[in-house]
Amino acid sequence: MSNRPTIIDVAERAGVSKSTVSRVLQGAGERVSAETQALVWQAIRELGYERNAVASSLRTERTFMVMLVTPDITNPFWPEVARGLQDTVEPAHYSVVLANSDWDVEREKHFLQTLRRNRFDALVINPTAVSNADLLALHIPTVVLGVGNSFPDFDVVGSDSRRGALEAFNYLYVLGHRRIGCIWGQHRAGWAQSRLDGYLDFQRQHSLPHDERLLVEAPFDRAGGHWAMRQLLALPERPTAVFAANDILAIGALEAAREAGLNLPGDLSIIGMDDIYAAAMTTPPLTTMAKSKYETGRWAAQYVLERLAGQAPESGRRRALPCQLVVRGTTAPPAA
Amino acid sequence: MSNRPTIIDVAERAGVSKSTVSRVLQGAGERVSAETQALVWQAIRELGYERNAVASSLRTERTFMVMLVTPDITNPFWPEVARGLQDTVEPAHYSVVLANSDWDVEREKHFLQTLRRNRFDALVINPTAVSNADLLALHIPTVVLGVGNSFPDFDVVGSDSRRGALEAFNYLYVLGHRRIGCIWGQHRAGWAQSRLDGYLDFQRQHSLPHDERLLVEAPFDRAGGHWAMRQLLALPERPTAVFAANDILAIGALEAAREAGLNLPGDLSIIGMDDIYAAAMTTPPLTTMAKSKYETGRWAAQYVLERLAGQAPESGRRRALPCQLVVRGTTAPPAA
DNA sequence: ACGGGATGCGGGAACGTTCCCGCAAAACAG
DNA sequence: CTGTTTTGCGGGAACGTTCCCGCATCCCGT
Repeated sequence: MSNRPTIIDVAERAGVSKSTVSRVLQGAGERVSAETQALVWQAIRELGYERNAVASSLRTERTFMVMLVTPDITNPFWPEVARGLQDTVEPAHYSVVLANSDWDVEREKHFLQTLRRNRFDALVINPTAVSNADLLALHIPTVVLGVGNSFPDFDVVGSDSRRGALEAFNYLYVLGHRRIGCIWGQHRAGWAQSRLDGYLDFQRQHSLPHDERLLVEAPFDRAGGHWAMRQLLALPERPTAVFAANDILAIGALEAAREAGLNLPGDLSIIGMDDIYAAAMTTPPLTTMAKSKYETGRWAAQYVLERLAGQAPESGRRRALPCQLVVRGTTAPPAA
Repeated sequence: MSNRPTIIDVAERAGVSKSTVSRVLQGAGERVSAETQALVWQAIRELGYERNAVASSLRTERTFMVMLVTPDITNPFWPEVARGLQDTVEPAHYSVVLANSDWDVEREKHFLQTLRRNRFDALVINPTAVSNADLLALHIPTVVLGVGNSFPDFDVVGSDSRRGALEAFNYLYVLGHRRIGCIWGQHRAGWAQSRLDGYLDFQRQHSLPHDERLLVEAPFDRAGGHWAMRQLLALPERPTAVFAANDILAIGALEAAREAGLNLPGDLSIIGMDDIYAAAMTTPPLTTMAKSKYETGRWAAQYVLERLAGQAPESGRRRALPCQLVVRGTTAPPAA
């Protein structure tokens, strides 16, 4: 069946020992004369030899595999992150295996198990329920995707949502809005907190009165955004602008506003967050505070590669990528 | 450093041989007395032993890895396919590693190489440039994503785009449209052909006159759709409806139409294909011929698993999943 | 001419499993 | 009670690499 040539076949054909073949396979740093190198390469070509990475991994304890655990690759936020990760580790000969945790503790645990069993070299994870200690027990380079201070021992890369939210509010403020609603998602592992912090920063900064009713919490999907917007519109004194904690909520909110007969952005401004693919498709196209998704993946990869190469600080680094305002069609000064 | 317990440590602790430990690890089908099983499991628990999948793979020549090669996971069509694949192979203990070919021949070749080197068990690929023969040379279970007859030796799963396109046209016909434009993407490996075939079927079926000018070929992106729609609108006698070969083209087309001051669907109907996430976000929301993306992944996985289990026919099967019309807001009878 | 450090290469032992073979004890048939 | 089959388990050889160690050969300075 599987009669692929091994390093030994190559050695025999080239008239050298397998050690030597191994050496030329390893490439630079190994000393072997130019002529034997040529001999070996020729034998390799003639036999169509390809090194068995499994055997290699067994011996070297390196698999050149990185696992990426996200809640759901189907969520439009993640594919770009995955792509950034992938593109960056690929030149270093790493492959990435994908896992969707679905915010499920058991699934997450299960994936960590296959990670260990398969001796993958590194992990990039947007955690659902694992703790700092859980990840420490892995003893491999790990990068956490997201924010917060729950993972002091690891490199954490994410977007500076707090600042992003603050800037989104400030943008609305500068436009002239004073009564601003805020739709935020139900805390999953508390990561929605950062936006809320941004909101509070904003209120303090401008000494705005705090009105609990302007703060609506909803499930993190389109229907949630829709529902939340209806709450806001039902207020006796409705907001002139609304910030939504992500684009999906914003899109739901936008639908609700349009259904209510509002003219956007004349009657109401809406600003989202993330800048997913669909954000540009709405009518009017959604103004949003963009996150650098691809860059997130890139940095995660960068950190992983550094740790893999052993050249990284002991302590965890954190990189909060700046958000960027993308002004499209859903924001304008409030009606006079 | 890595002092994880091995099967031998377990054996010693349980007072049995490593063969026996291996047997209980393999589970069902292996005969070992209930009491020794208990002993072994206890030792495993106490030591926190976890089997080394790499060593296992070396011996058994099975890695329990499936590679998925798509052009670009960032393209909104693919994440769902990936998810369907993943969800289906996971219960059988397979992991999936992701690769983005970017329609680049070299990248594609490179990934097939790492597939071979790493001895992955199976491949699911949306081919860019590889041939039937290339895939045959792999000697592993392979499923081709897409359509066409270029891969007679493999299981092929995709959507019945030809029929889908035909039905889309028929839907427009039934609405009353007679002059229908068609925007199709530049053939990449000729896969756009199926839609064109559907168009031709349609013309034959209704004995419509063939007008080359109604057929516009454009790059497969939003700008392409935009450009193509401008061509169609510039026609002396412009179409009352337009079919676009995928949603991204359709969204571009929709933008162009709206910019031209047309009222949708009153002045013009547009129908897309795929039903990506963003299709429902446009204004009006896009009517489209949906493809079963998740199901595509599911079936691919199904076929892969069957072949992996050795229970599959010699010859390649092909499964063309039916498309489904999703009527939203961009289609209506033509203006009187 | 001779000792000593490079340099190039081979031999064999790992790495942690699984699988084949064989042996003892237990179960069973006559 | 003997002879044969079944059952439970151990010993050791693979799987295909890499890595350590050691032995020649060669070059160079004195």
